[in-house]
Amino acid sequence: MRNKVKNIILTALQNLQEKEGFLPFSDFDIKRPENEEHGDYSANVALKSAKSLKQNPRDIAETIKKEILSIDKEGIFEKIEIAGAGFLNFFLSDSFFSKSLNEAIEKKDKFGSSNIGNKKRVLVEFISANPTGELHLGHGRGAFFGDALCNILSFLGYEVTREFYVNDAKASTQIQELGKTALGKGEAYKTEKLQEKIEKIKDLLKDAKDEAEAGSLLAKELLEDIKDIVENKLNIKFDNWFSEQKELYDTKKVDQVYEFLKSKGLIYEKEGAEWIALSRYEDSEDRVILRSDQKKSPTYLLPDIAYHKNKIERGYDKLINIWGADHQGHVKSMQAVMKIFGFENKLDIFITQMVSLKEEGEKFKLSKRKGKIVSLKWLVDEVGLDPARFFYLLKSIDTQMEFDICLAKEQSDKNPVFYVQYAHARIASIFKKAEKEGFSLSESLFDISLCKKEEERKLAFEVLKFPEIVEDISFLYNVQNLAHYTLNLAKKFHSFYNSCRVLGNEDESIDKNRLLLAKATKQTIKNALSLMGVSAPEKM
RNA sequence: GUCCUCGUAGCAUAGUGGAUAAUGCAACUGCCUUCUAAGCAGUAGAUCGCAGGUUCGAAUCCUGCCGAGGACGCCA
Repeated sequence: MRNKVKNIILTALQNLQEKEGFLPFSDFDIKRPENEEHGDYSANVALKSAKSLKQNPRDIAETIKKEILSIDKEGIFEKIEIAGAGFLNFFLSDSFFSKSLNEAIEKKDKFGSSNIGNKKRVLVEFISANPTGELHLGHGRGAFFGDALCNILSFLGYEVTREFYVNDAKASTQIQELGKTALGKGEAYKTEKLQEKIEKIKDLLKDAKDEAEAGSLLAKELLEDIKDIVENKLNIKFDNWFSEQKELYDTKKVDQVYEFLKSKGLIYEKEGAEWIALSRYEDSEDRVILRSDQKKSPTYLLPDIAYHKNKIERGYDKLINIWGADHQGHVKSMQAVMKIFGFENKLDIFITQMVSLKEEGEKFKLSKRKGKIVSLKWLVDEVGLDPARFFYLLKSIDTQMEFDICLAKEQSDKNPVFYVQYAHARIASIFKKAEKEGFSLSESLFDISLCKKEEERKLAFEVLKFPEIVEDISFLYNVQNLAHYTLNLAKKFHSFYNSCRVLGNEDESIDKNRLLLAKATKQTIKNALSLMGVSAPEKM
């Protein structure tokens, strides 16, 4: 709906340019004003163009308004007003409105989807927790954000691959440290749970020829747990579990990328180690890629470079990495690496901020290496998957969220997800009744002019906002807007429900019209929740 | 010390430079013999951390300060 409005404005601007050499801004916003007196949509194109055109914005708006009305053959607009400093306020016609809602009903579970992604291939790397422990509350941010983002991008016609990078390289310090712990020679990553795992595979460990192999065995065991939780508890299905050891070391890709960088003259020796000159590519400093130890073992960076080179070689149009806050220092380095390969602007990196814990008024920091750890599994078991997902998805990933363990249970009872799900269940119940009474909606069409109550129109308009929300997220990555949208939609529905009787009106055409509106609402809630990985129950 | 993110009502959070700052929880007042009260209607509650600047217009952009968290390893 918004795109139609935008297109007609753009056409009008183009006409004006051809006719009168009028050159307004084509970069403007179309918004839904909060105040309904300001129309269904408003555009600030005249305000934006005022400066370059050196004209009064209201005069510009007047010119644009005339042109739009003259080309509006479809009758999209009821009227266009000029208000304030020079806003163009658009009021949609009933026929356009009704037509849009009928299209929405027609599309069913495809309502909101589109092909703007044009089958572009996107690789999204997320969670990528180290196989040295459990998933904790902090991982939940990247997990749910990443999963919902992938769903949305697929919905819009992108070809999305979900990938989990497994840092299981035997050459890495963390696997060797893990191995030491496994063989009783160290304390790293030691927890009760790890101790159980070591006990479980003690026969295998006996045959391990060194720490690296012991670590690798234990990591494999831990990864199985992580996989199980991700797939079965969090309900996230990855396309690839990309093993650093198998895909990068065993295939010699790490060696190859080292040779490649060396041939480019980017590697030099200093203090017994080998460095890569990333500062030439706008990183803040050069980084070590081979340590000064006897084996000249690689740091995390070298395989990571090989990994990103591999991603590029797999032919993706866009790469998205979702990392925890502790990786923020790594962002510049990775972007520098992309420049070396000539793929700048193809990689977007999102940093999820920390989750802090509030318990009896005190704050605990969540860190992988120290302090109190609360596992994600615990949370999901405690509050349920739907409330957990909704709770995380309501918040933008770059605010540090505070989590109150004591309120975890309470959070689950008061979780806004139920407000949304309840709306869906209520509609389902109306349809059960309608079915009993023998209503048939086949060949019925929604007609907004039959909506005499304000609540009906507001609900219909909110439903039609859904495709706009989803489309915006694919550009702005503000996934939290989807959760907030479902709340708004549910609010409009509950309000409608209380003021408008759906069944049993004197005039049966009102019943049918309201049933159609309810049907569109139900489908929209279901589609939106499904993108978030949240269920839409038929009854509660 | 340098760099990154954040600071919005009692709490948790929305808010693509636009019009009267929004939602949930908590508080207060009403509303169930009719489709689910896990709901609705209403009231109260915000110097958008502080101070400057840019702009026709700033919660939003810039600078400085204060506060919170994170990163500054040859850990990943």
